[in-house]
Amino acid sequence: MGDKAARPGRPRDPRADAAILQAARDLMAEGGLSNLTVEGTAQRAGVAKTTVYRRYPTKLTLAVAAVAALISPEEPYGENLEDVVGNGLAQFTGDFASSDGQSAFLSVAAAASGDGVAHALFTSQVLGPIEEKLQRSLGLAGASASSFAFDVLMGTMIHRLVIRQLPLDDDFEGRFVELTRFVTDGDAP
Amino acid sequence: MGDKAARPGRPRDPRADAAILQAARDLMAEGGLSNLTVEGTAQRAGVAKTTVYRRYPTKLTLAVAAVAALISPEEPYGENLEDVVGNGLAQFTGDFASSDGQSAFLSVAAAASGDGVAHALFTSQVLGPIEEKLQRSLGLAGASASSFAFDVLMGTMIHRLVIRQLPLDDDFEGRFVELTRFVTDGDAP
Amino acid sequence: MGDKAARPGRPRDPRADAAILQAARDLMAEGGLSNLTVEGTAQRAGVAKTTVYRRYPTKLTLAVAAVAALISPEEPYGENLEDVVGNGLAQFTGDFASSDGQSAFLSVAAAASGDGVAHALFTSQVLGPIEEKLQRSLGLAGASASSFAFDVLMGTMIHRLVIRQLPLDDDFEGRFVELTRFVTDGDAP
Amino acid sequence: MGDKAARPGRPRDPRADAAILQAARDLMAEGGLSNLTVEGTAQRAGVAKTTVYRRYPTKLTLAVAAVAALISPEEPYGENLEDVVGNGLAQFTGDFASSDGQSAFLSVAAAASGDGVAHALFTSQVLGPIEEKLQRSLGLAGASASSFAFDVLMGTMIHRLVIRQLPLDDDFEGRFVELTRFVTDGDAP
DNA sequence: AATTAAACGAGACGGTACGTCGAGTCTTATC
DNA sequence: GATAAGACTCGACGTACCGTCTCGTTTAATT
Repeated sequence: MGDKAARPGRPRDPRADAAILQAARDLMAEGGLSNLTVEGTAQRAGVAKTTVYRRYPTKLTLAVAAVAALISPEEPYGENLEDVVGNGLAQFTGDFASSDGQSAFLSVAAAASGDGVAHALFTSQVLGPIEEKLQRSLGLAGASASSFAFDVLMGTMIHRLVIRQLPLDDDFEGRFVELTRFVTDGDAP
Repeated sequence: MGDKAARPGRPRDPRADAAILQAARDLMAEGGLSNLTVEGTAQRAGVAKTTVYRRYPTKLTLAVAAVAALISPEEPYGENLEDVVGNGLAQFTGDFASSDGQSAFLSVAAAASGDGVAHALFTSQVLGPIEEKLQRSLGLAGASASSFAFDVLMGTMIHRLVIRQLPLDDDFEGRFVELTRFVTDGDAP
Repeated sequence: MGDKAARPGRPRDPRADAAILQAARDLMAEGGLSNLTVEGTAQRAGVAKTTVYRRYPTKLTLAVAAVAALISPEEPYGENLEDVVGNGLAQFTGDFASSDGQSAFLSVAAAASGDGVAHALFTSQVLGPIEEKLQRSLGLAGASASSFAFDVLMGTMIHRLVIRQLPLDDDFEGRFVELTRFVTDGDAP
Repeated sequence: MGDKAARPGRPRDPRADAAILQAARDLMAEGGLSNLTVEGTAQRAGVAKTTVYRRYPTKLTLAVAAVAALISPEEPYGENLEDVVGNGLAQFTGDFASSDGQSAFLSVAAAASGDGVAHALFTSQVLGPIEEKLQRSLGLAGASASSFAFDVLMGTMIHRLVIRQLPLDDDFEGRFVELTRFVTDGDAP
């Protein structure tokens, strides 16, 4: 029989789950990790602090969940590599390189890097989905990316768009397409 | 002419300058940004807190200086691209991807990304020197890197070694050499 | 009815209440207002600083409470006016005109005089109890004091014993008895 | 002969003397002792901090001088006791019981009470002149005040006007005249 | 005229405390 | 047992003054 073991006591309020995640996501989007506080999340979600801590034992785990929730669900689209890459860059920029510079992705990646549990969570809940999305995107153009290619493509975007905060212009996009072609084993001629 | 304008007032104690920077560098190396506190820096440097704040108006500016001081002064060396890249990767790993995962570079990059002043400082005092070092290294092998190449090479290292914290093995190194060759306009045959 | 409204949330620890007040009282007695620090109070009370600030939003409010706690609970006693006044003077001297000159009463009165909230607190928690005590004392000798008399008697003690720091001798005591007789509407012959 | 010993070196700038005292006086009048800072005084006087400290080795000594400078030079006047007392009360109120409550007199008296040197200074430079002024005033009405009377009259004013901050009304003034008559050995019938 | 001694402006320095913020834990009563 | 409410410990933040110190620069009186 399923896992609806009907644990004793009052069941968790699913509305709280949603409200907390939404609040955390919003705070993160507004001002990065430093703008995300457990207290603030609880207040904005209309929930007690305990209720947050029951779900996320640590600020960092909450932050990882919030970043994961920041990944836009829309798939890149397009038929040739140019379009696919263009759409992918645009979505990455929109999700993680907000104009005010406060990058949720980067600060959480940094914080998680010093905490084994959080790093594992970050890898599975943030990096994993991003890699899958990348894979599906490239698939549209008949290419596929190795683990190394993932490092190259993600790293380049991060360094350019988040760390250096330089704009996403045509020149960069063009070179990025070439880079993608080089690093993936596409069957394009 | 000459910039010895001899500003009025008691001059700053250069020993304090050095002690503060050293203390901050050490704290950073020991436990990352979260281990770096203004209070702790002052104490370890044997200096009053105000003396730190006079030089670094904010914890973040101190952190940027500390990261800049973390860049190892030794130049990569070697004659062919394989050696140069190998040494460069090793130095980057030693400087910024310490075994305990607490990456000073990444957390400071993240924190600085949300603060205009700090971001400018980070760019000039950390990214600048790294880029110059990279340039000199590649020069040994007769190559040179564009701004885009800098994004690609730095980003790849960061994503692989710091964000994903995967090890620096021969396979990665080999691919990285190829990547470098592709992205730089070297005159190697 | 009853004020056991049972406010939600964890109730305040009454031991902390007592420990804080005691610590503040002691620090005040040892070295006056300048020896009273919120930090020191917390430490001596074995309590976090925030726990102090939750009860006393400002150093000044803490100081007022400490001075109020300095008022000795013993009533003056005696049957004729000479004895009552003598005992009253002795108690005032013991409470507020300590030998080292650091008058907690005066410095808090001064500090509170520039802060509306603190002044109100000082009036109700320090001046009020002193006036009541004076009233009860005089009652023993069949006299009672007007508001003006309170000003005269308290003021004289303060100026002589605290501001000028002159000793409490027989001559002063004798004149003070006469003054009390003049300024109160006793029925003593 | 004379004390114009003409010490060697550059003589003190008398304009600095005046500017410092004036600045301190103003700061004191604006917000009491807590508004008086050596740094602020120096700045407002257009003078270096050293220049202040050369004259007043301690904030407290500066404060005493500032309070002394607050005593209005105008003599009370009048022919009968009512007028003399009325004018005296008005001047005391104007000098020391400013409407915003920050009593320079009281806070300095309090601070000086814990510091032997400052207390002596306060006695000679503040209390002395006030007592002399009182004496001259009463002399106009053919009365004279003992040391005890000084305690009574000053103390009453302080407690009423400064500590309790109650207003100076006709009732109080009337009673104060009677009190003065009682406590002085005037030759009025 | 050169020298000497102190005043002066400017600002660094060590120290101490302030009041605030946030993390994560604990304690109540209520649902 | 989940929840709301809020107290609690701990550690750090950035700020404000104090009183001391070290510079380089004036300004007299003395040699």
